[in-house]
Amino acid sequence: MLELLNVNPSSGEPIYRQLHEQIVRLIVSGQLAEDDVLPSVRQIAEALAVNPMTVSRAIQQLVDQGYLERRRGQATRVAPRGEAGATSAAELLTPKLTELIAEARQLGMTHHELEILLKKLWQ
Amino acid sequence: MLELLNVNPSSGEPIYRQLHEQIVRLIVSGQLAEDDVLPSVRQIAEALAVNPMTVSRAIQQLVDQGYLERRRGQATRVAPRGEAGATSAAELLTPKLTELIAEARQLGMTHHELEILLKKLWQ
Amino acid sequence: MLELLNVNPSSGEPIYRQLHEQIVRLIVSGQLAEDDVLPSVRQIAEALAVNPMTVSRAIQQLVDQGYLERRRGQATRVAPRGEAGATSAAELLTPKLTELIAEARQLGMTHHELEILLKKLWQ
Amino acid sequence: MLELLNVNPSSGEPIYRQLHEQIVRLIVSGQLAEDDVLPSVRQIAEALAVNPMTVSRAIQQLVDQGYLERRRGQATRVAPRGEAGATSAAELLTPKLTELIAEARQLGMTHHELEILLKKLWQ
DNA sequence: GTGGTCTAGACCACA
DNA sequence: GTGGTCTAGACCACA
Repeated sequence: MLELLNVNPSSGEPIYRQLHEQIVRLIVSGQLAEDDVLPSVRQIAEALAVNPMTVSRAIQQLVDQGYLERRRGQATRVAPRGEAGATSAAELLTPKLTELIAEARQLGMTHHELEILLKKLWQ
Repeated sequence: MLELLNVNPSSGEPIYRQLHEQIVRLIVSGQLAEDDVLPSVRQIAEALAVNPMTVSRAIQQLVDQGYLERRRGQATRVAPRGEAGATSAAELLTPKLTELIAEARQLGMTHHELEILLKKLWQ
Repeated sequence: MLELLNVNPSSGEPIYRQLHEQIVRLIVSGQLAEDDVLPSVRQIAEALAVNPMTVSRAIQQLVDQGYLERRRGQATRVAPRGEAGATSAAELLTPKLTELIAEARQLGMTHHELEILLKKLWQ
Repeated sequence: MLELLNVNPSSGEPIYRQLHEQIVRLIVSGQLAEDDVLPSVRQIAEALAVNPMTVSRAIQQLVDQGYLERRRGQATRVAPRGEAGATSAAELLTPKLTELIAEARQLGMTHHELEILLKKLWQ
């Protein structure tokens, strides 16, 4: 699972937030399933060459948001997500896409033009 | 023109960057045309209730990037953009859309699913 | 007796302390009487699916506090509690209730309001 | 407002959580009202003789939970709480009181006995 | 000035 | 072994 994580320390995006977003995507896409265990904070930190506290911060937020679950003395694992609570990929993408659409409109683009651009960039 | 600008101080996005992006969009969409003059830094700052230094920073960047032009003793105005140099709406949107596509893929979405979501959110 | 114990590994409360508190309550309420024997550490650990060291720690504390008694070669049993030494339910609850009262006061609640809430939650 | 905060570093309760709870109580009880500004992280840290990061952590959580609001470059302030979103003192106290009631019952106490104890401890 | 991020290093509770 | 807490200190973005 460590191979699925990677981090760019010189991006403007804080490392802890990069990690947070990546792990959310792994969970929402099902690459990390309910009850799968995560490597320990120290292992992740070593693999990514960042400070353990930075990793811990990302994971703490995921626990607070109900994505992960810590049981005492055991590895952190993916929390069960009731049907209701589960976030879909579309839901996760909605805020960013909504904003992008607002910008496209301010730029005077039509729905069709944006579709064309999407097709082109999707490759 | 001041009515076209607005700023959300509690958004995560820095205010100077919100301003910068908005003005770029006004220019690219043609709502601000070549030679149109901008209100003074002080006027903008007052209208938006933000720090003049913040406005100044946004405008300075726009000047550096060739969107705006200062002639001595005169108001800042929209710079002429040769056909070649002009940025299109599509070009402007490309970086954000590229990133969004990368995320959609990490989430396991198909091109078609993203198109559907786009259509739905466009309304 | 094992059926009376249960433990929540994802609660914030350490497992050994959950166990400790439960056993104390069983003794104070009389569900465990003087001279009743406890299952072995290993049996308890297996029944609750927790680490034997964790069980051991809880029991050791109870022995230290005089609730339990080990006689050599025999099972751990509930210690005799002289009338004087016996803890009452009210005594046991006092620290937590005192703290809760302090919080209620900081929140501006009156004695009457807290009584109402107590009645409601008691059902 | 700094006089209203105090912290016990040798309590078992983590400092950042002590601070978090205190500020919540100040908000719920109305001692801190909507739009009131908090002292800066550095000021609080100095007044309480703790590390600024510890203060920051408490405040960050309050922001995440919607109690506080940060606007860029300005002081942190109490967020507006829509009628719906506002937490009452009773709501805030409910989880702890519910647990205490469960314990009282396990101890064989009656509602009346608990009321008596409450009255006595309230003084 | 404000807050945000990150690191290194220490110490502790828990299982 | 695991994670949680705290500190000191550095550096940066923002207004």
